[in-house]
Amino acid sequence: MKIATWNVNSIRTRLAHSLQWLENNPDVDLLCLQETKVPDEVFPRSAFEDAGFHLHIFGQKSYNGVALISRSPLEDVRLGFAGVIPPEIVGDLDDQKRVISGVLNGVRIVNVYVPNGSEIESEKYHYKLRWLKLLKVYLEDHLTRSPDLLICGDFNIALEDIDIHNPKTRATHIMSSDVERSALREVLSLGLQDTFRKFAQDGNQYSWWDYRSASFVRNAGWRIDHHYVTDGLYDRTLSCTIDPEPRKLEQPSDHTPVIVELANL
DNA sequence: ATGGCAGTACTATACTGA
Repeated sequence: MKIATWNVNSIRTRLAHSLQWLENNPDVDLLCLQETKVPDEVFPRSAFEDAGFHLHIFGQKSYNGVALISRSPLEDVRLGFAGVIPPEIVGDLDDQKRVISGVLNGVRIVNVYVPNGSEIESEKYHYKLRWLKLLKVYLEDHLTRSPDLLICGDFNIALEDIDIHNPKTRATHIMSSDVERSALREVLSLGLQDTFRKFAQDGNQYSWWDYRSASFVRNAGWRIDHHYVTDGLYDRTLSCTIDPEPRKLEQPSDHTPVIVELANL
């Protein structure tokens, strides 16, 4: 089973890229999208359904938005934190549409778009930290029902210096501060492991490149799009690869897809 | 140190991203 994650930075602008990528990658069973940037009623649903895909979307106007696009039906799809956690605990953390989840082949798959955080100590930064705290509660709830869990998406955090092209300023930079890293590690302490680092110990492999400063051609990137899995799935992980091809196209997303392959039972 | 590039909403420029 192959599961891909891709922040498309607007599904309407990247519709042709997304459809072409799915056509080029027929063995990908599930594509997890982030930053669809569209209300559900305007999502280009039929473009995917006409191509034979099953679709689950959780979006909003202008910002954020996540989607699950699969070749076979998903089970038990949950929208937002409130799909799992009581609303009084969720509070304002579902106002931004950033999490969607379903089950495929017995594996609970969680697709997240973690807040960017803007600047360290800003209001958005503290929202990011609160969001990550609730993410742990949300995952704990899933784990009581599903021992096999995969969480993927745009985490907006580079956990190690090797994940950044230039780590010199990383301590004061959003996405790489110690506090953000600790917040993500606290989530991962539930027993989640990075599938990419099961295979690749070298640097210079990134999933996002800034549109500015010719970052892509200089390979001045960050690895911020991840797949984390529970122990049993980690043993079943056959590969985790970054596909840089869509980033080379005209009018690309600033992120590129990352694909994990799990051995079937 | 600053801005750079892109998408959305809107229709000039602000907000957001990372």
